[in-house]
Amino acid sequence: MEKPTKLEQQLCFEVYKASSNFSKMYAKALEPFNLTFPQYLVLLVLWEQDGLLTKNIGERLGLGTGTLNPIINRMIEQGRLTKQQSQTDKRAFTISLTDKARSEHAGVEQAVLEKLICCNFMGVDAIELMKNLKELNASFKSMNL
Amino acid sequence: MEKPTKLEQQLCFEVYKASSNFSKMYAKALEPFNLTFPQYLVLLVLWEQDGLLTKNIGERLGLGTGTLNPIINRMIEQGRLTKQQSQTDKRAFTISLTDKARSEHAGVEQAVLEKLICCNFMGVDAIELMKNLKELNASFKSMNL
DNA sequence: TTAATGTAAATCGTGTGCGATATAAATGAC
DNA sequence: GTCATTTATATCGCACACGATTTACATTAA
Repeated sequence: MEKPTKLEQQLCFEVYKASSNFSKMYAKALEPFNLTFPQYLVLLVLWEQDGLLTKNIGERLGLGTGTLNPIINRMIEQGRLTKQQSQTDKRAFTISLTDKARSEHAGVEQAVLEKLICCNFMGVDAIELMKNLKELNASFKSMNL
Repeated sequence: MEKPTKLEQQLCFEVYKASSNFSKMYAKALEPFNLTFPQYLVLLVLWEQDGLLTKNIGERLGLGTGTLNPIINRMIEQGRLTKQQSQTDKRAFTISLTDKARSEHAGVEQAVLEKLICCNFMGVDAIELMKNLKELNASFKSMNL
């Protein structure tokens, strides 16, 4: 790692901007569905495996209860999620997709995919970038900050 | 770009996590100074060139007035910044560092640098990653979403 | 069994981040 | 010079994001 000096040279800033850019792009793609980017992430997790505990979703997304709980509550109000107290552990709550959320799966994925294709990231080696980012995130995970 | 399917495969999610990880890491390094990561970004800009207009700082960081103004106001309350109405353009305000903010420059940089060195990102090619991220961000800039 | 410890959610306070709107000042067209 | 448009900042409402605390329940140990 180089010694960071100016703003342009800082890795953290490039990551920060990239995250903000992605967030805005996804916001546009998801707007017709009345979905935010973090809400979409919750759906991605549940589309992959339904009926998870709040804790599981949080682990998957790297979000704490203070962030995730309001998001889930809003999605319940939207009629996308339901919450059921677990029988085996009364502290835990199972989060499930409603029919509405299940049925819009294909449409939302399609809209996001279209936006991605439309953008097309000229000259960006996405595979290489993914590889480096996964290494970076693994590094973060393996250190006790 | 590959067709994105599962959460792990999505570039946006890796970027999202990396940004969150960096933000937490910087938060720890900056905590002794009572600084947040975005506040640190404002300082980086002004340490490089003092006496900029709000607009210039926003352009540099990619932040709008709705985000930047509260940050600047908090930093004025902290005694780090001052705001002066421009003589040439009475709409514009010049943001300047106080002596306090100027004098803590070295200490803050040192604390951040130590944290970065301490982390050391095993196996991550930071140069390559920076290059790819800059290309990605340039792609975002050049498209009208 | 009870007491200590640990865990799952909920809640709270602070600080972004953004789009939309408001206001004042500068600029340009006529 | 007047008026419409543009520009710089301010404000507002909504939605994260996180650490800290609280509450309810579970688990373990004495």
